[in-house]
This record gives sequence, C-alpha cells and structure tokens, in this order.
Amino acid sequence: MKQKVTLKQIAKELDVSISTVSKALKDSVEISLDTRQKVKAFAQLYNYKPNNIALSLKNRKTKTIGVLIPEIVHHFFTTVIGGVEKVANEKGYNVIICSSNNSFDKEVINLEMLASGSADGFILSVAKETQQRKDYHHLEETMSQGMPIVLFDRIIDEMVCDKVIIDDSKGAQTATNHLIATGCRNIAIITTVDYISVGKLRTNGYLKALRANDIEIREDYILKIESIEDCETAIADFLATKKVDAIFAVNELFAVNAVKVLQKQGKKVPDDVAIIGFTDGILSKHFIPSLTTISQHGEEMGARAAKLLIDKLEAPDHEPEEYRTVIIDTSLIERASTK
Amino acid sequence: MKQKVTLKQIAKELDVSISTVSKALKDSVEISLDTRQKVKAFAQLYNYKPNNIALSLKNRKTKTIGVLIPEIVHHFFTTVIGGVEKVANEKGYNVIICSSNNSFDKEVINLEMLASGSADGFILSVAKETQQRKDYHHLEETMSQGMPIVLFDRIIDEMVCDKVIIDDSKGAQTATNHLIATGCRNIAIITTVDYISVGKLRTNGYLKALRANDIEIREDYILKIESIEDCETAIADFLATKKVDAIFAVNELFAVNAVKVLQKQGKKVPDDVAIIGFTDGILSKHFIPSLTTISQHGEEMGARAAKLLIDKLEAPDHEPEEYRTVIIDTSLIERASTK
DNA sequence: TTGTAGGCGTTATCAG
DNA sequence: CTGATAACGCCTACAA
Repeated sequence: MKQKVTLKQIAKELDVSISTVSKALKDSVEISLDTRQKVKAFAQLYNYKPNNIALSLKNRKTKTIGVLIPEIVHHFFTTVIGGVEKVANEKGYNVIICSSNNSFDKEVINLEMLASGSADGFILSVAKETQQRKDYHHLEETMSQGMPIVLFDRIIDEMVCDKVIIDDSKGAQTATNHLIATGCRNIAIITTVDYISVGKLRTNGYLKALRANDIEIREDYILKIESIEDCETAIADFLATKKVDAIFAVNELFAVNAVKVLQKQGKKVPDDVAIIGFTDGILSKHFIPSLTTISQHGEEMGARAAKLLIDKLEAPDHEPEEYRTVIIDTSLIERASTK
Repeated sequence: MKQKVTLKQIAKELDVSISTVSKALKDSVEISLDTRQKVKAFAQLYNYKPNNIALSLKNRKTKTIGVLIPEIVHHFFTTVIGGVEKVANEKGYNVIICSSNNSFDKEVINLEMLASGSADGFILSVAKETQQRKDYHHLEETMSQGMPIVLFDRIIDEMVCDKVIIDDSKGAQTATNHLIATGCRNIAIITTVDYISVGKLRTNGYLKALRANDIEIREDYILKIESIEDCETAIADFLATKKVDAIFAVNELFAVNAVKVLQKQGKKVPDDVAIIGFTDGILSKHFIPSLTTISQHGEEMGARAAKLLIDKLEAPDHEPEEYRTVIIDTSLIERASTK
C-alpha cells in the first residue's frame, strides 16, 4: 500500500532540494519554469497533498472550528451546524463536530482533545450535566489559553465570552400571547426543570405573558418534567384532572406527547385544546395536526456564531477584548395545532 | 491572554532541558523523584497539555476516526454516529464528524481535509450526488494512501473495502411479508429513484416478496420519488386513483406523507390502508398512528463499522489485506400503522 | 540523573 | 535559480 507522498520524497526522486520542491509547488518565481513544471507534474502524478498536521504545527493554527453540542440526535442542533458550516466554509474554515451526549465528562474530554491542536476556536452549547454542576473550568481554561469560545442556546450567564441566543423569554411570551389572542384563558405549560437555562427562561416568558394579560397564574397549570423518557405518563397524569384550553410546550417532544394524551382523552386539537411548541423541527412539521411553534432559526444562530468566532480568530492580537451577545429573533410559525 | 504552555517554556522556567521535562511528566525512572515532582507541579499549575498536533506529526497517527455522512439532519445517521463514538472512545479514539450535505464536492473536500492529517481512517456513507456520478476517485485515493475506509449504508459495490450494511432487500421483504401476512394484497411501494442504492434494493425486496407470494406485480403500484420536497403532492397524485390496501414506504418521510394523504382522503390507517416504513426514527415513533417500521439498528451499524476500522488501523503492516462486509440484521417493529 | 540531537512535514529566510 | 537551515512541539535513542 502506497504511503502519503511528502516533499522529501519528491525531492529525492527528482534529485532537487526540499525547498525547491516546496517553492515550485507554490509557483514561486524564484524557480525556473522548467523545474516548476517538472515538480508539479510529479506531484500531481503522486497525488501530493500538503500535510495539514505539519502546516498546523508550523502556522500555529488549524483553520478549523470545533462545534460541541449536547446531542447530535437533535434536529435543532443539526440545523445550527448547517449554519456554522456555511459561514465557515465561505471563510476557508473547516468544521469539526463533537457531541457531549449531555455528559459533563465527555464535554471536558472532547473540548480538551479539540483544544489541544485540532481547532482554533469553539462554538459550543453546554451539556445538561454541565449546567447542573456549574463547573466551567474546562471552558475557562481553553479561553485562557487563547482559544475563543462562542456559546449558543444553552449558554452560561457567568461566562465572559461571545454568545448567540434567542430571547427565550420573549419567544415564550409570543407563544403564550398567541394562545391568549386566539381566545384561550386556561393555559398550561409543560416545561423542563429549572436548571435547564432555556427551560427556565421560557417558563418566565409564559408567566410574564399571563401577568401582562391579567390572567391568573395557577401553579397547578405548570408541569416541570425532569426526564424525557417518562414524559408521556407525566403529561397524562398532569392533564387527567385539569380542564385547560391551551398548552404551551417548551419543546417538540412535550408538545407531541401532549397531543397524544389529549387524543386518548378524546379531546380535539385545536378545537378543545390548542397546542403550541418551541423549536421548529421535523416532528412539528410533519405531525398531524402540524404544530404551531416558535422557530429558533437554528441555521441563523449557527451562522452568527461562526461569524463571531471567525472575527475573533482573525482579529489582530493587540485588539482590546470585547464580547458580544447576539440575540436572534424568534418567530411564530402558525400551523394546525392552534386556532 | 495566556498562551498554551509548551515543554520548552516549562524547561526554561525550571532551568532544565526539554527532554528532562518530557521524561519527568511521563514519570520516567530516569529522572530523580525531586525533579519529577517539581516538573509535574509546575506543569499542573500552568495546565500543561501535550500538543496533539505535534504528537500526530511525530507518531504519524492521529488516533481519531473521521465520520463522513450525507446529512447530519437525519436521525438514522446520528444514531450510527452514536455507535461509532461508543466503540471509538472505548479504544481510545476520538471521532470527528463531517457532513457532505449530499454534495459530491463537499464530500471530496471534507475527505481530503480530514485525510491530510486529521484522521487515521474513515467511516463513510456516500453522498447522493456521488452515487449518481459514480466518481469515487477521492475514496480510492485516500485508500491508496494507506487510510482505511469503512463504507456503511449507502455503499458502493465496486469499491474494495470494508462495508457495513443491512440487508435492505431482506428488510423490504420482511416488511412486505408482514403486510401480506396481515391480509393485504394490493400493496403499493413508495420508493426512491434507482440510483440511490438502498432505495433500489428495497424495491427489489418488495418485488421479491410479492413474487414469492404469487401476488401480481403492478407497475402502477410503484412510485419512485426523486425529491423529498414535493413528495406529498407526488404521493397524493399517486394515491388519488389507486385503491390499495397497504403501502410500503422506503423511508420515514414517505410513510408519514402517505398517512397524511390518506387521512385527507378520509381513509383510516391501518383499517383501510396499512402502512409500513423503513428506518426507525423519531417521526415513526411519535407519529399518530405510530408507524410500524423496519429498524436498521443504526447504533449497531456504527459500532461494527468502528470495530472494523480500528481493527484495520491496528493491524500489523505486513498483514495481508482482507476486506469484510458485515450485514446487520434488520428487525420489524410493530406499531399502530399495520394490523 | 540529565542533556543533546535528530526527526515527523512544512515554510521562510538567507546564503550560495 | 537553488539549497541549506531553523523553527513549529514533541519524543527518544544515545551521549555525557
């Protein structure tokens, strides 16, 4: 099996020096046309490709962006990646993706691995476990070693760095207001436990909207779900006794399961109970009834995050540090699950 | 902003040689306990991490596996990645994911980028465009440069390399047989155009099952869909005139859209028309009715692919080349869309 | 016990 | 026009 061809080998074969080969391949005017052509032909023949590793070592940069997400099996994150890739590729960067699987340890390991040579900077959404433990030493460390990090979606308030988020609270208000505008008054929320930053913010938005509309806040209309696995039974229990006319679910799965439970109860969506979700994924789009949702514009988030990161990477060293937080607008996508 | 600490810097600070530092950090008995402790304390303090780039260059291997998939926004592929990551991490490998977005050019670029230093070998499912163009030079090239490739799912018959597939044809037969066993006789298939290898194989399986059961094959019961975008209208047109009692859809989206169209026609699933899909994704699971499908066991595919690759990577150089094709069993997941 | 030197593949600088 | 040399960060055989 052939091995990768190096400058050295080409040089030996052609009986010239390594630097001659290097220059010839770069079309340097220093080298005679004759040699240039000879070298290039030979390189082509042997399919020479410069070794990126060596280049990275030499240039002390890799021209690649590391993306670290909690779950790869998650439509929202994959759309974000799409946005990142688009911008990155335009600017000549490659994108490497790693998933933490919501595990703190894996997040640390992956970050350290990428940080020790594979990427120049990071776009990251923190793992559930990390939000719980509030241990951010790995992030601080990589930043203190000169590698910028852009946090997105599941961010950390205490960290000083670039951030791209949506206004979760506002999005939740939009959702809730939409329900109110279509005549609902008994609006329940199915949300996550509070340590998930986005869940908490969305809950707050819901509360704010109710208050602004002088609708009584009922604690028993708030369901906080810990684990995705048993969410259907949790929702079934929750809805068994309530007579709500609308539900705001902070993610797709909760919304879908709510529909399921309601249908089992013989209730019609949206006529008996309207439902609105958050995150515009495949489920919402293809479900029957298709779900009204708040879109997070994942692709745009990714694109903005990539821009922020590349700006930082390409900023002159002496530039004063300055961190931005970009807030992406959410939008309401009306479909069949609300009136 | 601090920079990354190198052996050199530590050596200078401590006024010893670089190799002393290197050895001390490895707890080499060559170095006095005293020096060792001093060095290690210092390294810890400055959070020294060996530079992977330098290590890769030196060892001529990166200990990372490159995974290249057609679409990251695709549940099946993400489950495969899960399997790869599991095995890889166990064996001390890291995983880098790139998506080709079904574009031939992006596949080439990404592969070349990873091949020129970032990964030791690849697990890959080819892009749609690549299957169409039948241009595999990039794959042949990386293999000829000594980097093994394991193909999975959308493979290339002509390529000589390790492969992990499911028996698409057999899976399709299982699906079709299930429909037949539950009393259906007028079974349509919604499939892809033929250049998608897995689509073609599944179509073949469907045909085989019908033949084996002496059921007439009707060309007008076969719908080949080119693009996902307009599949709903295509399916609607297709179903408008037919009176089938079952549909086998070669992927989730086709299955879901078939249900949608049927419901609009006022038909009941599974009572009027039974539906079975392929690929066990979130949609199938959460849809109402939940969809009976053929599971591809993505995680197992990923795990097996990773094993094959690592075996090859760690095989002694002189070992004779030998390529395996692993066929993963599919299984029928019965849910509510069939009788 | 510690240090020196060479090399992994590349490029830039400088000398011939 | 061409080539030698040093450097990027690390490791290791060998020398001191």
